[in-house]
This record gives sequence, structure tokens and C-alpha cells, in this order.
Amino acid sequence: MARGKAPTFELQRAAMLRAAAGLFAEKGFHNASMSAIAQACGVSKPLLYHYYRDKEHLLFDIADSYIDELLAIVASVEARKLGPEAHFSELVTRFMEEYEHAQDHHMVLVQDVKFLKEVQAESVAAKQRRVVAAFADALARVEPGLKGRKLDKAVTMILFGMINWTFTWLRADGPLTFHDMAPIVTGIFLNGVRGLMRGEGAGVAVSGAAADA
Amino acid sequence: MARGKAPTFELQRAAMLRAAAGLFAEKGFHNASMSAIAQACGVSKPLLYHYYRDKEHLLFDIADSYIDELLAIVASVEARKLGPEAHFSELVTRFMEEYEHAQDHHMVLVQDVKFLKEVQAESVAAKQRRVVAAFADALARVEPGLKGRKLDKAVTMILFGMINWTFTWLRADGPLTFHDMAPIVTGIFLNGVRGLMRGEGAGVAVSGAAADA
DNA sequence: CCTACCGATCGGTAGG
DNA sequence: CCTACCGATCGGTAGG
Repeated sequence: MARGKAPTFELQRAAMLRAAAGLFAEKGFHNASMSAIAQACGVSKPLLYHYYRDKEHLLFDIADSYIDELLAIVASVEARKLGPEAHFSELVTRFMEEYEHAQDHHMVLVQDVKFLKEVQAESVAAKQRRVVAAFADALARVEPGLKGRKLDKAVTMILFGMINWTFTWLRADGPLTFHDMAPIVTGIFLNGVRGLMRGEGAGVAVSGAAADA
Repeated sequence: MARGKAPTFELQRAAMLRAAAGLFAEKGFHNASMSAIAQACGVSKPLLYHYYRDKEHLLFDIADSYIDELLAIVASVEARKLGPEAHFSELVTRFMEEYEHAQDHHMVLVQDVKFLKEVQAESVAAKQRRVVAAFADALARVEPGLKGRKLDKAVTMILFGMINWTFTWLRADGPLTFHDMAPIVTGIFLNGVRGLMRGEGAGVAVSGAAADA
């Protein structure tokens, strides 16, 4: 990656990426100007363009590097060869910890990736599917019955909803931290899925919905 | 509201609001042009400005009318005086049904409301807090113990995560519908919260995290 | 004096 | 690595 480049090159790029992620997250991709990003990291606009071909290149690098980070977490958890339940809750915990210091990157991934062009968007989407698949597999090891009822995809996405939605409401200065959220999410989710599988659907015909799917 | 206005006035406005919601949802507020909105509903741009003072007025009306719709659902469910569990699951079901035909409005509310100016943003946020409070109250009636453990806020937002995240992945042409999601969400959530309260935290010290909060 | 409506173009700023 | 710019398109409004 940094082949033949000055050692400061990657540092400079990283600073620009951070500034861009912060502004994209706060103002949105189309409402954040390249001048503002340049200003935020104390360089001229032409210098910013020396490091990044165009605005979309910044966006792609933010999303791509962040999802690589998430895939690295998945790989490092898998390497530990934990039991099904420990593996699953470790995944959730490590993700929540990552989220804590990657809020800008995560918000960009969620809200701005749709502005990438087809090829780049698909490249990011493919990596996202690998992350989702890792969680779905971890879940299937804990609760194998879900697949037979065709609920595995929906239930995995419900889990992502629980953890990803935290970005919309959890404040850094609040009483709860991202770290605190991990056991709460894991607890509700695993107990909930077990209850669902036992058919305790709060008086609602859950199996009917699954059969329709 | 429609005092002295021609009967077509409100219809014309509604058509423009729908077109704007569709484009804001698809392209984002700052990437959707007033020209494109005008074109989408077959009127000239000046005519669009005759109905809506400016672009932000459109955004506010989309968000405000939609959240009024959600508050109306809350009121209509409360009017039925159901038991705690039926009330709660009816809330979730009615919201998921509303989401099914209000995807554009919901996406705008989630992703674009931050572009409103202070006064209008606060007006929308205040109504959103009333919706959240209604769910928190409904949950407290089902599971009173949450409040004592200061988990009520976090757990309510986890529920919103479960239902609101569906917008990012649920496809209209997929096997599952928004309607199918209601009993699955309710089942996982209520069983999960009960398990959490019984202390079945998947081997994790949940109560410890709550005590820190 | 109102609502409804158009062709043309304004001042200002985006990405590059 | 800067100042100085461009083609285009933005949100919003003029006259009629």
C-alpha cells in the first residue's frame, strides 16, 4: 500500500480521512464541501486533491477501510475458537467496542455509502454481506433451529438493528456507554430468540408468519 | 388549515409532498433538486414554490405530517384500553404496518431531519420524544422492573432499533413483509427482556453494567 | 385583489 | 503547494 511513499504520506492521508469522516457524518456527503474538509485538516483544497482523486474517493476509502476493520474483528474472534455462545457474545461485544471509537466512520457507512457509484458500492456491499454472514453463522451455531424456519436472515438483521441503532441515540456524555450495551443486547437477543423458538410469541402466531415467508 | 383554499389545493400539496419524500429518501435532501421534485409531480418549479416557501418547508412538512401520523396511531391504540401485553404488541404491529406504506417518509425522518434549522428540528424532536415515551410507558406496564434498573431508556431504544432498522434491509419483493416482522420483533423483544430481568444474561454480568449506569 | 401558473434568469457556490 | 479560476448546477425569484 505505502510502497515507495514517504512515511508522512499515509499519516497525511489518515488525517484527511478522519476530517472527511467527521464532516460527512455531521453534515452528510453532499452538504460537506471539499473546502471544508481541507480547512478542517489545515491544508489547501488542491493538496487534498493530491491525496484523493475526488470526493467519492474519500467516501470510498472511509467505508472500505472501516469495513475491513470490522472484518478483521470477525477474523480475530473466529481465531479464538470459542464455544457457540461465547463466540456470539464476543462478536457483539467487540463490535460495540469498535463502534465506540468509530462513530463517524459508521455513520458514513450507514448514511452515505449509497452515493458511491455502482462498482464501488457493490465492493463495499460485498464486504458488508461477509460481516452479516459471520453473524448469521455465529447465531446458527447458538440456535440451529432458526434456519429451518427461514427466520435466520430476519433475526440476524434484527440483531444488527439493535446494535446499529445505538448511533442515533447513545450520547458520549450519557450514563450508558457502548461497552455497557453489549451484555444488554446479547441478553435480550439470545433470551428472546430462545423464547421465540419455544413458541412464546407473546400470544401471536409467529410460526404462521414464518410459514408464509 | 384549508380555510378559503380551493379543494384542489390540498391535493396538489399532497402530491408534491409525496414526490419530495420519494426523492429525498432516494437521493438525500441535498442531492435532490427542487427542479427534480417539480418534474416528478409534473409542475413547474415556480408552481412548486407557490405551494412551499422553500426546500426546507417541504422537508419539515414531510417529517411533521409523518410524525403526527405516528402520534395518531399511539392515541388510537391507547384509546382501545388493552391489557399491558396486548397494548404493547398492538403498538409494534400498528407501527410496522404504518412503516410498510410510509417508507419514504420514514427514511426522510431518519436521515434528513438533521438538515432542519434549530426551531423546526426541535419541534420534530419534541414529537419524536412523545412517541418514544409512549413506547417506554407501554413497556413499563409489561415489565415494571426495568425502570428500577435504569434500563428503560436503553431497552426502549433497542426496540426502536429492531423495528426501524428494517428499512435498511427489508425489500418489498422479498419473502418477508413488514407485517410479518411484528410478531417476530415482539416475540424476541418481550421474551428477551424477561430473560434479561431474570438475570439470564448469557453468562454476562448484565446487572453490573446497569449498576454503572 | 385573489389564486394559479409560466419562461427566463437571478445571485451564489458546488466540485474540480 | 498556492492563488486563481472554470463549467455546471444549485435554490430561489424576477417580470408578465
